[in-house]
Amino acid sequence: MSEAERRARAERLAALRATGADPYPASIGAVMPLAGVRERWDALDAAALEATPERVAVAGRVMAIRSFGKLVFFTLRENGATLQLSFRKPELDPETLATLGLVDVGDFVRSEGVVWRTRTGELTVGATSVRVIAKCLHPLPEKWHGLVDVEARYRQRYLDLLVNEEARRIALVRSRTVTAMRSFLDGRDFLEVETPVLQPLYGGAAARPFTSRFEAYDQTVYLRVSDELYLKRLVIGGLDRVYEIGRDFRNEGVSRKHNPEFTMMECYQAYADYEDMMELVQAMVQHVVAGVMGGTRLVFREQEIEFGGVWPRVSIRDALLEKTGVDVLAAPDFATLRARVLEKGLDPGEAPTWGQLVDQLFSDHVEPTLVQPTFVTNHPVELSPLAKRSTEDPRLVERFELFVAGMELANAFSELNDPADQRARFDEQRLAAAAGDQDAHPLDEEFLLALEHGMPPTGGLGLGIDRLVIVLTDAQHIREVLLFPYMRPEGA
RNA sequence: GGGCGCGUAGCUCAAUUGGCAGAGCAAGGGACUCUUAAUCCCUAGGUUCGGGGUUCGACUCCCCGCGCGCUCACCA
Repeated sequence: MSEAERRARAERLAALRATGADPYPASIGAVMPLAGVRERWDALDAAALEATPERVAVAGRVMAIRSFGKLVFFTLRENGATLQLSFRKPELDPETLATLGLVDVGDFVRSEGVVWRTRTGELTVGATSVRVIAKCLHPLPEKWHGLVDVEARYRQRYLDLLVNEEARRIALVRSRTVTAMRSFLDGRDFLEVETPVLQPLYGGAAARPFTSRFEAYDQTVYLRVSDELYLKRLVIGGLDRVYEIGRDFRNEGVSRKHNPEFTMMECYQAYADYEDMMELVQAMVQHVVAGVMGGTRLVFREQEIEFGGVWPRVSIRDALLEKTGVDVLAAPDFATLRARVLEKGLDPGEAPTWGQLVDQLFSDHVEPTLVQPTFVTNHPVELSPLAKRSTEDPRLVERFELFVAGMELANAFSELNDPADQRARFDEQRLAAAAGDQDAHPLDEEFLLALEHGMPPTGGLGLGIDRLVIVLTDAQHIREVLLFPYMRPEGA
């Protein structure tokens, strides 16, 4: 039983203390990283190591103990690297021998010894000392199967990271993805900024917010659903190229590609339009894929995805015409479009307006088919209240979405900078809200005041980091790429 | 929120129509100076998610609750 095992470990902890040792010391002295030990001695064979014996100090977590009576092996792990320790009991001093008997799998130890190679060729530190530098009071998950239980993996992610190599790999890819993205944007003279998470009014995306209470001011506040309206204020203020990487929060359902809090990269570039953002996002994702994965292609759910070259673009109208046979621009009002959809034997669903019906048709019939990187352009103005109207067709806007693996990865437009048009769009949103659209954008007078001071023509882009990492790691679920996905509390 | 499924030892999993809750790893004791899923012998380990019900008897069947998964809805 675990209680017995915990007690046994606690007793060994007490025994360690009884020897006068501190089982949780603050400082342990210099040690060489295990990867460094490997780097330095891996090329030498047993004879060469014996000819020039060198002492080294190492530290790490004990992942396995194999005892042969007078000879004991530890597998030590530190920062992703492993190294074997050996102890020849007859050669140890009494204190070291006593401490050795009090080490459990999971403990952190520090040892010193001479580097040698066993008969099986394993690089090993022949330890002559051992010191427990942090005690582990629980048994680790089983070494062969690892931790399988999904709930336990998320609730105790540290165990998942410890025993499941895949969890560690995803965490590394995610970190490197963000690093590569930063270096790309920094290289293009973008300035990294931070805007409020806690907002008196939310905006920038069609989404339901989380609400909270600011007690000191006795006011309702919202967790941001997007950074957009604040980043634009910075462009208005002359910070011509800005980006932010941060959490957005949307009070909506969860799915394998939706989590209530997720990480978004948004960037804005003055004197640019959506076509410039197309070039930017393509170069940025290619930079990330090359830097993190090496190369231009990867496999996602058994399909090869090629990130190299120039990505194709298709308008929403053309894509829908191809997949459904319906020309949405030739059906300019809701009733006509709905009739066409029914004629084709398709399900028009519950969509209440022309724009939302277009959106639904796209989600149902086009989105899942966009496996290779593809730009989809020219969205209905109704769905894009912050984007500049197309000069060719006032029903459409200068916007694109990037799809990969059937998922929207990025969204960009030529930003609407005409304050009169922006006010009109907010008014339309207000009507939509009155008609029951819970995701409509609220009117933001302060944002309009900023726009009235003049915003240069600007291209803006938002990219979902979690989704990009899903694609890069071939993850089955967005939770796999989040270190701590939301879990209901146990036994509530 | 709806539907379907799952919850057994610290971990990974068994348990026949409803009939004595088991194994491996981990743990405790012992043997072993080259293992790396070490091996061999012995031992211990359970509120079968929680509560209620049916029954001579419930891990198993029924009801309620909790948690998790899949899926639909909502939603970028």
